[in-house]
Amino acid sequence: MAENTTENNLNTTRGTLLAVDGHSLAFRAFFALPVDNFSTESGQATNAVWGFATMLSQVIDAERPDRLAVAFDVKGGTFRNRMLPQYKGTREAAPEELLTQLPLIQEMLAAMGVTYIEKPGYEGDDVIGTLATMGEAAGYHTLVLSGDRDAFQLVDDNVTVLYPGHHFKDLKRMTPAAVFDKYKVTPAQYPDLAALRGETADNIPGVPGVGDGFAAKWINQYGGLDGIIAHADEIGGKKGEALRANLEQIRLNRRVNALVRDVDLGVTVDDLAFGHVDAARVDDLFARLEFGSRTRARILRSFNGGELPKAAGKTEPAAGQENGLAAATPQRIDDAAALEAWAGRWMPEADATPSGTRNDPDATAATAATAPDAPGLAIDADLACADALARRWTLDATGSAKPGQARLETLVLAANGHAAVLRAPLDPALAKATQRLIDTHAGTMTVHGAKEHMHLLAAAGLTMPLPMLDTKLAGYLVQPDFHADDLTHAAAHFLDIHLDEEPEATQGQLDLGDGAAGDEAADEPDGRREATRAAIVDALAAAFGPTLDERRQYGLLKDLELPVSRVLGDMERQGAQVDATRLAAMRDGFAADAEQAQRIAWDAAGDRINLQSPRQLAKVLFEDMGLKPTKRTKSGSYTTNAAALQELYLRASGDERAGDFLGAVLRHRETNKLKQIVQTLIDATNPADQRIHTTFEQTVAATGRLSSVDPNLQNIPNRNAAGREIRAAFVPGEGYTALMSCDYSQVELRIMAHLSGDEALIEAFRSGADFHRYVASLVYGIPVDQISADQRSHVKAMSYGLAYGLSTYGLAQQLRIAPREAEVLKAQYFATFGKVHDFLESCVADARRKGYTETMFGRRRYFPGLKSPNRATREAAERGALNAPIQGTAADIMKIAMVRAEAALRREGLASRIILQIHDELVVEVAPGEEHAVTAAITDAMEHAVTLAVPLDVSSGIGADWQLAAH
DNA sequence: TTGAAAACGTA
DNA sequence: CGTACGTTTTCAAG
Repeated sequence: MAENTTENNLNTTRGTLLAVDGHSLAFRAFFALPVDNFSTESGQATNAVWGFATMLSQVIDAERPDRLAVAFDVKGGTFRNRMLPQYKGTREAAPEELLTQLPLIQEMLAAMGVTYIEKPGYEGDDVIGTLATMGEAAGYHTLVLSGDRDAFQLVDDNVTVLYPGHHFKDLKRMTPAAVFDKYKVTPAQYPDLAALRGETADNIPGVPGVGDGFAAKWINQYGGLDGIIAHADEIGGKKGEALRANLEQIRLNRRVNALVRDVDLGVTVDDLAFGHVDAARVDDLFARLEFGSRTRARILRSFNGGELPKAAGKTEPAAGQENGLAAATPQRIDDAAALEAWAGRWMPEADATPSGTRNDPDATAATAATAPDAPGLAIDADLACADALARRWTLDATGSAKPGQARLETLVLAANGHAAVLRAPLDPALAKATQRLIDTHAGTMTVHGAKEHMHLLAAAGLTMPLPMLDTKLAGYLVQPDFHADDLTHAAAHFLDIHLDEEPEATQGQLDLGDGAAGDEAADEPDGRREATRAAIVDALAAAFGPTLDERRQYGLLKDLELPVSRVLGDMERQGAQVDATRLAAMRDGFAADAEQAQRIAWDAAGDRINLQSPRQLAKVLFEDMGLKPTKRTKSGSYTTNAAALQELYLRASGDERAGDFLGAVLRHRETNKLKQIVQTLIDATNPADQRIHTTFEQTVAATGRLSSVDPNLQNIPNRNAAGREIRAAFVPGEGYTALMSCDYSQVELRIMAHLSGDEALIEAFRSGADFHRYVASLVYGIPVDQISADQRSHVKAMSYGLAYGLSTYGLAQQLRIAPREAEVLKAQYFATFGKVHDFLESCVADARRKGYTETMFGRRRYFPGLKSPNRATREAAERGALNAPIQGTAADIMKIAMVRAEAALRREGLASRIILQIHDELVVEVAPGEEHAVTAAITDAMEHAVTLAVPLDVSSGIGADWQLAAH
């Protein structure tokens, strides 16, 4: 799918030339990195060199240019100084610490085999302009990496400027559209605009009081600088006066900022190949600069194109509008009448046709296991979206979608190439009309992130019906391990459309409008940005719809993921009530414990080290105290994790000082962690309602599970008593009397029993006995009542390890038994449950053949790593492929249960509500008098979410807080 | 300033 | 040398 959209750019297939403005890049690097942190023993500053190399290598990695040249300014001035004596007066005063690094940068480039060009009498910019001209003539697409805005005049269909934003990492792609977007003039007109405005960085004065806005207005009014000068008398006001007073300066500015594009460089573009690194020279230079080995490896790899083969036929994608994205025509809508007029003209007809139609009525096998008697939910694999897709329209909102504090900024309805752009706040009549329009057309609505839109719309008093297609969820089903951060990323990845970041709004968001969007949207009242967003959603829908139909996954989207997203949205909006007083008390208690442990540790160590620093800890343990290390971390240092510290503690029984220290560190680790968790919860509590509104991520976990962020409420301690106390701070809110917790027991094992068809394992579950004891008796061939605690726990660990691809080594490690013993256990286990073994093997084999795994409900996960020549990579993929169908099916089942559970609560008119999901557990806030009905409803929804060869066992508990609801 | 690593909480 | 996550903290980058 990615390839399809690049066909429009056949004019750029020759290759890519990267032309770099060396001085401007060095400047950026110098000011971005603290010089104190980057200097050699002898005091030579290296921050600019390091930053330059890093930036350039990042751009090379991202763009894979075929040709590369770096242009530098030359001392001694240019024709510009003769015209304008003060020219670059400020820049000449560059700090000494930067100037001394320029020769080093050039030396590095030479060693890297990169051509750099200096031309006496000209600036680097002129060289760049010339390179762009030459590149164009030779059929290259040219990328100009420069922090100098004068370069914008070079931009055209074949020249893109990469302009560093506030953080040097995020480069803006300045295409013709992007330049126009930002300045409202064409790239060719940019020098006119700059002449009027001036350039403080180059010490060039413009017309006082005239900025980009006025300059653009005049240029568009009079066609350009010549026109403005000719009509200078017609411009009134103070600004007109200022203009007339500075005409000479402006003319001069314009002559100075025009880049020379025909310098004789003495090279051709074809000469600018690179990739022949002189490793010895690089090593020598890096040694002098005291760069580390990691830097060296990273930089060398980028420049030495040989190691990373170029993608064949890679073309430079142009931005946005030039690349097959037909942006909608925006129209600002301010009242209900205007909206209705717009809708009458552009919206597709609403009709009662459901958003999915039966595609394949003859298909038999596809409707994956569903509960036959389950009201409300069946996942229909025959459901197709092709028909509805043809009549689709897009809803897109921006603002902050954070649950509990959502805020709507803009609302766009787009169809047939036209976009109605609404800005919050909406007056009541407009809100009502909008709601009606959305509701009547929900069956053909496409949206990116229905759940986020629920929050955004709710902030304006609107409700969000479920759409026909959610492109965020669709992208997740299509490729669950790709995580698009926002709409721009999704467009880049799935459509190969590279939009420019929103200029200036660095922290933020051209994304869904969630997060901390600035007020930039208001700067662009024309709605172009909004229309572009809608066009992306539309293009994504056009791409995903057919893919889902082909894969028969539309039912999974429509019948499962979309309903789940509504349930999750409700849960997020409700939030979970916490007892702030209790949390504060816990925090103080844990803090006191941690402090005491720290004191003891410091006394024993004789040094006030930072106990939270593994490095400092390792130094004390393995150097000062001379203890023998246990294991290493994956980067080679000695681990100081809890398991290692325990081991050391056991060994150090004779050494009192080490024993005290280790004990104290362990206690500090535990209590400090708990303190941190509690503090995070305190910080996340919404002061308005004393509730914590987490966000459930529905498109992050590659297996199909949910995750929880900001804060994560799926990792509240539960394993030991001290941590579990934290759950006592989760309480029912006003108008509710209890919390109920319901969880599946051994779902994943039950799924394995079902999917493998292993009679012995199925019987183990049907018998209703103590499962692990029962399994142990089979494995060891001993009567159930003679199974020891050890035997039971060993078998239990084995059972749980199965679904993870546990090795005998790992099993031995965990059970603290000999590897040989673990091997015997594993052999015995598989002898008893042969079909389980076969099933696990078949998961991997199927995945190797098809390229992906599948859950019971058709959720896929792709595993390209199965074909890797690298053993570690391959084996990791194998474990993933073994686990994904099991973990994924469990996730599917819980999602079905959630939808059924909420439907049941509503059907029975209960006020109780689901507030949390922790993978196999649901937490419900229970209204007075509903204890019994809620327990029955939720338990039933979970137990009968799906019919398997084994029963689904659900246990529940209810109490005055989450801890007391344990069972 | 950024990103990786280490640690540790959950299922 | 067991899967799937998220958060906090430190520290290197030199």
